[in-house]
Amino acid sequence: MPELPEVETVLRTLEHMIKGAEIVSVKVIYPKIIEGDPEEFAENLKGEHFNVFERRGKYLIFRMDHFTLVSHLRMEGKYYVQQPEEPRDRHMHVLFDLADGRQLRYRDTRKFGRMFLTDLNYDFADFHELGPEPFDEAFCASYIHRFRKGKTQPLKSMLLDQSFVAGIGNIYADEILSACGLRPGRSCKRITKKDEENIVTETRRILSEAIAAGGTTIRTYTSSLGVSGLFQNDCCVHEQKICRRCGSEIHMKRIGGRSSYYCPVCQK
DNA sequence: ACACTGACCTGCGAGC
DNA sequence: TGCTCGCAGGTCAGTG
Repeated sequence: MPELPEVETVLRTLEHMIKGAEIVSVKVIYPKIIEGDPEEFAENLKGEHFNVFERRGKYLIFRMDHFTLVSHLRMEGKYYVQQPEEPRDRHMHVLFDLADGRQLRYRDTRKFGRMFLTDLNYDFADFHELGPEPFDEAFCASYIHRFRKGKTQPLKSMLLDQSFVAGIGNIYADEILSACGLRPGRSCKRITKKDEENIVTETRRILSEAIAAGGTTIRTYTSSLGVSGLFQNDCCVHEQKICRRCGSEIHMKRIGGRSSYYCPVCQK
């Protein structure tokens, strides 16, 4: 599912494909994708250009001329840049006709994704109480120490909490905890200063490797291909049977309502 | 304040 | 074969 690295890849691919493009009209087929009035959304985007491409957590941010377009892919949201006459299936929910004749299409089988317009200069720093970006220096061991103070929740839940750090989802949370040798169910109360440091380093290492891997797909895009980013193919624990490090059987447990994979030998 | 649960959706695979 | 059921996952509202 799109997490920070995938969202970053989608953003850079779209920047490559549609930067500067003008919207001539918008068709909203499934209105619930749009927060607020879908007709106003479509009307406000007429004549707007895709000028600047930004990301905050898992949110895609497009600075236009008079508005900022914000899009969250949730689980299965994807963008396609196609010709209007190309066939489209029943999961294409929002269509943006571009002045150059192409069509930007938003596809989402489960209709979980959301998009909306806000002010052109909207500041996303404290948007939705999002925590720091993982690569921001504010995300550090002492920050983790302050954040977890008085809390008892499992480490897995803490990593998934977007107000703790922005952009981590279920897959990378499992991978980060695997790299740190910490079980997902371990209480955030019971970790050391060294663990806090490891969480910071491993989060950055895993996310940046994933971004680097996803970035390579930008060069091989085709206009009809869904812009969805690269999903992790080589996870150490998530949805794995055998631990890559020690060969033990990977366990799965539901933590905070999420399936969580871990190695009972490598992770304590 | 914190922690957990269910709703939102659809497709898919397991089990009967 | 054909049905039902449970699961997948990000976010938020609701509950304890």
